[in-house]
Amino acid sequence: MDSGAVNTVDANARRARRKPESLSKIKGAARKLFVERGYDATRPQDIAREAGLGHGTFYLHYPDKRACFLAFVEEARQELDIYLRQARQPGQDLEQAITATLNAIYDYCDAHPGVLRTAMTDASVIDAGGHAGVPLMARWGEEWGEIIRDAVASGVVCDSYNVAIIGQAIAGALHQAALECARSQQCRKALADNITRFLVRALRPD
Amino acid sequence: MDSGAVNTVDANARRARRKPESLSKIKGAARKLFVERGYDATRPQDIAREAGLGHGTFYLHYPDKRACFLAFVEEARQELDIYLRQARQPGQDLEQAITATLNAIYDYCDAHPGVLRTAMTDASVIDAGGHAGVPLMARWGEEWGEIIRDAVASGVVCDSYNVAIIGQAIAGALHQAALECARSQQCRKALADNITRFLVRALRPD
Amino acid sequence: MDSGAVNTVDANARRARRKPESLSKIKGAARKLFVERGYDATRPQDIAREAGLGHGTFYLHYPDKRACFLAFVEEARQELDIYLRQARQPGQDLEQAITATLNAIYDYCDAHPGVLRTAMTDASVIDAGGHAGVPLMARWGEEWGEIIRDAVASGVVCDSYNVAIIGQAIAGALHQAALECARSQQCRKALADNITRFLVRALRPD
Amino acid sequence: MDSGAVNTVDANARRARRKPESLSKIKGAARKLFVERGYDATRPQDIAREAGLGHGTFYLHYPDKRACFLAFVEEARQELDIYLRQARQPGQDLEQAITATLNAIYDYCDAHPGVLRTAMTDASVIDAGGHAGVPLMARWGEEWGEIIRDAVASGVVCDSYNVAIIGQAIAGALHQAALECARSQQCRKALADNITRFLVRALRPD
DNA sequence: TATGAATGAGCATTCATTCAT
DNA sequence: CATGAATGAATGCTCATTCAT
Repeated sequence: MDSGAVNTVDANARRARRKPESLSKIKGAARKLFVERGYDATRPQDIAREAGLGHGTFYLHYPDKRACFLAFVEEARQELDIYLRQARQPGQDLEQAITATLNAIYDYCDAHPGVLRTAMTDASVIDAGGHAGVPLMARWGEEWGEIIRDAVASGVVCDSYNVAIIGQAIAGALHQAALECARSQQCRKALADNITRFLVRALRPD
Repeated sequence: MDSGAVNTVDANARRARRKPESLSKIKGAARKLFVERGYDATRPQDIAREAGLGHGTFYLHYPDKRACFLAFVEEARQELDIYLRQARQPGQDLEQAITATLNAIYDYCDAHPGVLRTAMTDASVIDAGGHAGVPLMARWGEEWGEIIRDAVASGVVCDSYNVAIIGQAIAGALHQAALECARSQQCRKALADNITRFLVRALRPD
Repeated sequence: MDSGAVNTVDANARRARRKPESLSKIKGAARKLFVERGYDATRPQDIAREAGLGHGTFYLHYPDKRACFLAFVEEARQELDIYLRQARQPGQDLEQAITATLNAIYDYCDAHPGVLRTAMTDASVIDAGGHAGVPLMARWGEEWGEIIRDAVASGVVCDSYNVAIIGQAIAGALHQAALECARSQQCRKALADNITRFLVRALRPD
Repeated sequence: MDSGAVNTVDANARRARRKPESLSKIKGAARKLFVERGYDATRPQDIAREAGLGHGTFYLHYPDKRACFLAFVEEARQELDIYLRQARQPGQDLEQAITATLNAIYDYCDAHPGVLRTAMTDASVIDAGGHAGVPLMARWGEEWGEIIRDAVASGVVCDSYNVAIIGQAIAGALHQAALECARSQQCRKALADNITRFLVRALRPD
């Protein structure tokens, strides 16, 4: 009787776990290959094989390749969000906030090399084909817009900007500068210093 | 006999002219289709047909599709360069220089809708697959870096920046802000005003 | 202990009953889906799900999809047989027999819309691929052959026919005329009248 | 000069011939395989290989497999039409007309074994998936309807039938009887005799 | 120089079936 | 007896590129 109950529990637990198990294998394999090879050069078949599973299993979890990639992008966005939220503390002045944000992004990039670049480079192309809503960069631009709006309300940022535009500009500046730093192997400290100073000067009141 | 000679002369003349002729037809068709449909959705066959030529003719002028696209990107870059060079006059102060540059870009975009976006969006993907040298954005970043370097030398820009980094940041800011303005149908004047003020404040000495 | 015994009895009873239970669920679901979607567009998985059972259960009752479809066809044939047997009474003259038979078929089609068409259309394809014995139409042709043979023996049908051939011809005439009536929404009475007259004239002695 | 003209003519002729050449190879191969294996078991790849051509060539001539099959069916219909038109001569009485028609069909079947069966069996399934208009059998039913209508007008067929219904019935009777004859290797003469007598009795006036 | 018929590697996706639980 | 996650062979189709003319 007891063993029966245990078996049942086990069975249920295993049953409940098995699907997520293969899902997470697929997820991990997809992430690895998308980052290594890019969207186009990664076939669903490769992902499944990398995960040690049959081709068909891929389609148990995603309706198509696109959906899998979009899920990968969304996951990356959420992971970065955690880094960002941890970095931004109440009471930071503008410079501190910018520095903390930059460091959060660079920490994430160190921890997950290539993920952000892949998510952003290919996502724009994927989205273009469809109608998938706001691209990743634009969303980050919007978030920066909100940060600036709050900072304006607190009086720590000059109030003469259209925050929507400036939010996008900041996101673009960060992105492109970071890309180039990666390309040219520049040190991250110089990057953070320069960008911080740049933004602080541009934004400070008066 | 005479008519034969004339025909031969004609034929030679035409032959000499024809290659450039068919090349420019191909170029124009490629540009049109790349902008309308994007890189992936445009087949060499489509380009040749749009140009009113046989499929094989495409490969008389370009070794492959990639090369054709890269040539399109390069052409766009050079066209924009002309606009930019005309805008930047000696004796401009920093604000004037920035405003003039922005206006040159927007003028180009008005004159050649979609070209810049296509050149930049798809180029990144094409490059990613290969190793095609410096992406378009990075090159613009470098050019901005040089502009800033000169401005620093003239004393109109504060000298505490790493110009390579800041050049990239400026290019990124411009790009992303412009993209978003296009997406949200914002007016170009607000965009130019905001970005100009932003950059002037960030860059002015002291 | 008692309750255990009772449970065991219950369980056995249920076990004995359950197989037929789940079989009839599968049968019903298969019939519904084959009629609605056709053979090719119906997956064993769909059938099991429609039956409220797991995918694997399907294969507890049928070795494969084909066998399931063939069972559906056979069931339809037997159901129609009941209608036909009830319609044919001893002492009918030829005209009465034909009319009664036609009405039985049309009653069956009204009671089970689509079943006959599905059974016959797809069965031919299934059979074609394999060697599954006599197709449905041919069996009906044989039955008509026997009816005619009996009628010849009774002297109500002219004896100069090869009954095997004429049986098939009758079955084909009925089938095709009925199909077209369904397609063109013709009334069933006109159909029955015309076919009956046609057959009676063709078959009557002298 | 002359030789030049000849060359041009040759070149044009060859150019004009080349496409049809591969098309007719594909057509022939498709016909062979559809008849031998049926629609489902025949892949475009098999057709191209059977024709001694690459896979892609198939899609130069047909947008998809379905279209190829439908073209095969249409071709068969037209071929049979020629046989039928040759068989039906003005001045035939009803019995002659029916016999001639039957013989035309059987001649066609002898000359092109399996073609009609394949065209009709699989066409119904293909059409079912789409909306491809009137199935082959129904069209023949209509044609028989017209033959009967004319015969009624000439007074050689009794005028109490709905010719649309009877036309379909005749087509069905012919088809099914012929199918069964093929299955049971019955001789064609018995078939023609029986069906002719059957139809003549059913249709003759009074 | 120009052509366009021919090519075939390559891809995303489906689905009947199995088997460990 | 029941389950449903896993499988992978198989399919229809595309498209960049070649080459005989």
